[in-house]
Amino acid sequence: MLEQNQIWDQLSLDKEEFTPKQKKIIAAAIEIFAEKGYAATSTSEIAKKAGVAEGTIFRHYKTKKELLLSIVAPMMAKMIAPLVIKDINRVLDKDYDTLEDFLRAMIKNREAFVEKNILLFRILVQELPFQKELQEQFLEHIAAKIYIRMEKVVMHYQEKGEIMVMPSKTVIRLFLSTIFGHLIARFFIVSSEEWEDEEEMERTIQFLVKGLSE
Amino acid sequence: MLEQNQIWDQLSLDKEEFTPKQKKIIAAAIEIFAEKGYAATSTSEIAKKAGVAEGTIFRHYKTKKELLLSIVAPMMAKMIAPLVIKDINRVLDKDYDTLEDFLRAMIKNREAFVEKNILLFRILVQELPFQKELQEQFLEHIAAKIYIRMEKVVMHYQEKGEIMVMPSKTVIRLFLSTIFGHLIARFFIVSSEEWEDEEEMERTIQFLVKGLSE
Amino acid sequence: MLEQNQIWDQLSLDKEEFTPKQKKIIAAAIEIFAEKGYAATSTSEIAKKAGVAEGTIFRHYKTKKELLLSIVAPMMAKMIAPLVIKDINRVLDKDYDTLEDFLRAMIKNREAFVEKNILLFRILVQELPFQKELQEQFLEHIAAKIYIRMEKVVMHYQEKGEIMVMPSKTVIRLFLSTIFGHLIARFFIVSSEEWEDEEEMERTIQFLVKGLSE
Amino acid sequence: MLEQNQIWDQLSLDKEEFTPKQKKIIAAAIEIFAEKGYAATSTSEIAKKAGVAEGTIFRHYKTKKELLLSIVAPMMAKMIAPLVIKDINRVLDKDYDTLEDFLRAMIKNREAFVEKNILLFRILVQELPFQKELQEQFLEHIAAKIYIRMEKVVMHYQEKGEIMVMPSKTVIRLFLSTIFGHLIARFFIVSSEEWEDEEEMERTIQFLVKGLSE
DNA sequence: GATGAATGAGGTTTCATTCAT
DNA sequence: AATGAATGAAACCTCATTCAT
Repeated sequence: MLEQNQIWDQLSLDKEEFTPKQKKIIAAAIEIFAEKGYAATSTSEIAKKAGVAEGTIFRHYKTKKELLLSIVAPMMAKMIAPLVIKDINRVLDKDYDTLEDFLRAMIKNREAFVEKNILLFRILVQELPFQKELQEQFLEHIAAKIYIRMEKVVMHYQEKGEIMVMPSKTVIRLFLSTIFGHLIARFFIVSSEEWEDEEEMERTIQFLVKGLSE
Repeated sequence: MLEQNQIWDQLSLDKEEFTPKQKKIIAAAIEIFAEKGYAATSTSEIAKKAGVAEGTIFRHYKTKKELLLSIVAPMMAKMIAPLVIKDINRVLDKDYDTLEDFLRAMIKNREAFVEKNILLFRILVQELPFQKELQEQFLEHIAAKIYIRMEKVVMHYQEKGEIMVMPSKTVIRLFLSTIFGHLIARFFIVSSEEWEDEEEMERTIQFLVKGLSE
Repeated sequence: MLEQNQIWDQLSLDKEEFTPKQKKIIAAAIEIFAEKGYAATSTSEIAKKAGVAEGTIFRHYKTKKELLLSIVAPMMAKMIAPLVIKDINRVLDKDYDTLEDFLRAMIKNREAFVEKNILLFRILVQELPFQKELQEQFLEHIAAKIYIRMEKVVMHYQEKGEIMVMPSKTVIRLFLSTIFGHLIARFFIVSSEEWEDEEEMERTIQFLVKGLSE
Repeated sequence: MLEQNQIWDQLSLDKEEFTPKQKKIIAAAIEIFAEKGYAATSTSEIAKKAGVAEGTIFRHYKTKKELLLSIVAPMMAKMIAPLVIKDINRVLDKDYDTLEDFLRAMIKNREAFVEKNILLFRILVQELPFQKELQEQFLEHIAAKIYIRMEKVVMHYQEKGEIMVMPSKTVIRLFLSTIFGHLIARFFIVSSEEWEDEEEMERTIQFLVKGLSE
């Protein structure tokens, strides 16, 4: 079973809002959804794992889908947290002299986040293609915001001459697919014993810095 | 409905082996699996779309899962086709002078392949996390073979000084995630009107070449 | 929502006996039972409409059926009120010279009663076929009493030569179905704008008087 | 269990259209719906009584409500059969000299019909207040047609001086409530041993003839 | 090879009722 | 008196699969 404290802290949900049984339901649902996928998970299975009557699930969530969304939606909000810095320009000027420094901070931070939320991350990635509600939320609230913020960052480093002249859309795509590839290899493919974390991260950063340079 | 000829050609299945009803079943299954996912698709839905009685599906496939596998498995084989060249060394020596040429040929080829098989590609990517049988097949027959072949390629260009010294695993990871990111952006995210194919491909190639160079 | 005073007055229930929440429960139950029928009404729906917790209903009524009976039973008692006159013979001699006068008074009185209790009347009529308890109550306490009283009335007017010689059972049946038909047309079928109350009532009375006359 | 032949004949349904199991389902549903009401009847109960798996019901009817409607709707059509005579005027001229003859024929015919379909009649009467679909069908296809035909009949006998001058709506209402009252007393209230059929019918006819006369 | 009726296990959801607070 | 979380039985319905034709 999940160490539950983690979930509530990460999703910054007010722990008090949930009854103990509800917390068990959420924890159980996360584990099974991640393992089998939403459609292949039965509510009776969740109830059993949570040690709860099946009816109890439906006291708290009108439908099975509502349970899924209540779990995944807050996760999406948290994903863009590091980009919701109020004045990202100032941060860029002061905190990160070079693109390399910025990338290193970014990757470390997101890697830590995903590490603490692997299961939620899995569910999000796996269900995004099927759940219209998630897609809408993702496009409206997440993708748009990420894009606006990253465009600023890209232009900032293009002005400084660290990123070659190229449409920022393309830069963002190349950047995101490299990061995603890194995270997916790290958490879903390569077994953790084989993975040399520091070295791989440095190589990924070097690859990005060189690939994007003029 | 799919233009069906395509499927049989691409999967190099002997068209004669299938009854007309069976072909309709396969075509229908591909479309619905891709749209809703395997677990959320019912056999009755497939039967209806195929214009076939429910029982007919089970004449040809013992179970629903067998139907899925019979669709996805040949797809996996085809995916590695360009790497199953008998003597890849010779090809490298003669055909592609530079890494850039090799990458260009490779990406164009795979892009064409995925374009003709988007639906099958979707199903593969979406079901891989859930279907043990697919994972096994993928690891044993696909991933391993790809890895062996690509390692040769990587070492070949490392010797030529076009790729920096780095574990080939890492090179392959960086390479694949860039290509995958390219394909996913191309086929699943960016609307086809907005996508400037030639330019994006060139930028992706430049990014790879520079990122991997010494 | 019902104007609640009406209910308590009509049913001559001691208003003081009920807590405010209980009154809301009764009012809500009447409305929903009348609209959807007892079996298709859920206690949670009643609770929501009453603005009360689900448990509260079961503080006051052991079961859902007890709630129904507590609502409909007093209604039945009230229905026969005008016939529970202690010495109906005296009344007949003095108050109503002719059958016509008697019928007119009777119909006006019952029409007014039903008008003030349409919802309760609906529930009674709709549930009578299904609730054994109601049927028993109805047969023992209502039907029997009505019959005994009406038999006296019928014989009274037969002696006066205003009703033809015929078994009183048949007279009562013809009389009741005419009245019921009148009430049902008035309250359930014909829209109130189209209904010419005075005229229809007179025609119904004429029909009865003539139909029953020698 | 119902004698099944009756149902199919009465509803003039093509017996061949139904599988044996489906016929059992319909017969079982009719009995239980009539006894307990639609809402209080469970599909599992119907399945058990029909000797059929529960799933079988839903192969033939998408929902429980569809089962209900498929049973009651044809019944409504049959109810107005005797009025759907192509040229009702001719029939009136030739066949029935007096109102009394007409009424006698009519009542006997409908009594026979209801007798053969008591259960269906019960279901119809009991569910009409709750099922919007039934109400719509009833108003559009039944009530309107009945009204049009009966108006002709009423005017016919008014011209012959056998019915007093009065809005035909009112005549029809008085007529229908008397007939309904007769049928309900006959089939739902008075036990069959006590009911003197011929006599009661004659009295009802006399009552109507006199009540409606000038 | 093809059908489609039939199945029964299991799916999601509803519901009357209980009980600790 | 009132709450509302919790229950578990049962509701309606879906589904993969079987089988006689």
